[in-house]
Amino acid sequence: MFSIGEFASIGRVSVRMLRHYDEIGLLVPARVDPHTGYRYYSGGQFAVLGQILAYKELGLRLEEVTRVVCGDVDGDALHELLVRRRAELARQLDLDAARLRRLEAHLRLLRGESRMSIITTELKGLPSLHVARATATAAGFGSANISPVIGPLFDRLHRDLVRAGVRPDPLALASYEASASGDGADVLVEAAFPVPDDVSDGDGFAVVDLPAVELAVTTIHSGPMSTIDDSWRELLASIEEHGYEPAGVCRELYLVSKPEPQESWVTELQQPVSARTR
Amino acid sequence: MFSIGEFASIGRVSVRMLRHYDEIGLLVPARVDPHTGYRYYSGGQFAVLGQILAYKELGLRLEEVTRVVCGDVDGDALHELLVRRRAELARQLDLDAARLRRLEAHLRLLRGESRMSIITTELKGLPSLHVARATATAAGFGSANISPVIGPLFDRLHRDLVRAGVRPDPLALASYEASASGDGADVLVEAAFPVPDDVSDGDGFAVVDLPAVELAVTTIHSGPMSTIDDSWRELLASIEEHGYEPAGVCRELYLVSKPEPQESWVTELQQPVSARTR
DNA sequence: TTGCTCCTCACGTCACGTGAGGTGGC
DNA sequence: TTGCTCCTCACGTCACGTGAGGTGGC
Repeated sequence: MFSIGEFASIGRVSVRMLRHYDEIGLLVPARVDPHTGYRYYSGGQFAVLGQILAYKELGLRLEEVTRVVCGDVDGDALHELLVRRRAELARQLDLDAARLRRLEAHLRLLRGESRMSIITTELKGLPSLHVARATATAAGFGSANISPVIGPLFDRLHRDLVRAGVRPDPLALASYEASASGDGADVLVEAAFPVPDDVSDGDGFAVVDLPAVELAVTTIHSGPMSTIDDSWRELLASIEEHGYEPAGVCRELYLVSKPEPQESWVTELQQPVSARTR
Repeated sequence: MFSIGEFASIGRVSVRMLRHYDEIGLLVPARVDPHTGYRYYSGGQFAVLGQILAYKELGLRLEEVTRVVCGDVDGDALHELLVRRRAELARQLDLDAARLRRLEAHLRLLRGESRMSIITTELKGLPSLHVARATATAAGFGSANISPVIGPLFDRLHRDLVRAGVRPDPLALASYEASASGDGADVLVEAAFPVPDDVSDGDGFAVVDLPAVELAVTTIHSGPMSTIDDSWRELLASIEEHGYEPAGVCRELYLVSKPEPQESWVTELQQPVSARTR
């Protein structure tokens, strides 16, 4: 028989741990003095402690360890438990490896130039959206080409929606894509407003579901459209630096826009990406 | 101005998160209605939210994120924070990779034969010990060779200690090493008892500090010495299977022994190891 | 009598999720 | 009046660490 202090020191665990394991029924002392409440452990319990620590080290939760050690799971169930844990661990490893790569990319950027804005880039999924959409064509990328097209396009779309009795969302969405049809430089411009589910095509607009995007790099641009090209350039540089590549049509989500002056506009730039395969 | 619900849904976070961030001073709403307590966020706060999520994703704690986002840390301090975080992450990755390897080795063993005892093997460090020691030589490894030597050796050592006025620990330690001097098969056998720090060499024993071991694989053997060879074989197989190799003298720590009958003895087998370099 | 070991609460950790119970504007 | 959104507590999570305050045997 070992007192809790002896058992803990030989077993290289803390006394508190043993008390905790007693409390949750994972490792109950072989004998508890009914008068003093002192816990006494048998030599054979070192083997049980060893099992517990081994399973715990593999990352099982104590409740799972309890079931395994008490023999409540047979070989197959144990196998399944460990296979599940392996999958979890593998996923965790992948995520952490990606995190580490991003962290290192970030440190490289910190040591280099533009230190402030780049940090705000984020990696996330984008939900699908039910929108009313209108399209036009611009002569190229860049706000100089886009602005004269997208502004009137939004105004017209908004007017058409109101005329059709639709109350559009205050959010607005624009997307840009190199045109496949026209000559090389043309850009297909789309303006869209999220609308309720029951709205369908109308005069001057089509209603579509924009599909969700699994992975996109995004950043927030605060201020007028005249400086948004800089934000786009930073976003694309960040994508490059972090080991991704653009995979889909880029979008601008206007979080704060029309009634306000352009100085207080807030826009989220969204670029779908995939991991770079090289 | 955005209500908390709008801000949460556009920012793709939960309302509860925003309330929490308000509570800890990480992201305080631009305006709080003094009458209703309603929180309102400005468009500009999307950029702050983006920063927060980006740093959080790298694994910083919210308290650290708060300091960074509030501008309480300059570029150098931020750099240091991220470097520290990188070290943590790298360590975590190493540990998890090792865990995954052990998990897979364990699954291989589960699919194979001996399923029960092998699981109890554990990887841990061993502390240094202050012991009184006596030595002898056996004709080879295996309990058939060792038992006739180690038994009397312990008895004699115990007697010599008592005679010298030392009250030895109930624990006993044995170690075995192929002898460098005699002919090839000889084994150097050491018996030792932990003793108080102030004890020094005496008649029939030497007092030494056994050094700590950084990494060892251990297992618990319950029962008589006649079956301990099986446990050693399993332990060595497990070492092999898990990608380690023996690196040092193996030891047996007798947790329960002498006054009891051998059937209830409990022994920890300890084999120092290092990662296999192949 | 002084240490030593043991005991039982009970709070704190970290970043929220999840009700419970209630209120104000359309 | 019925929904809807918002509010403020407050408990639960996971595996213990860390006191606080007290007791029994050498």
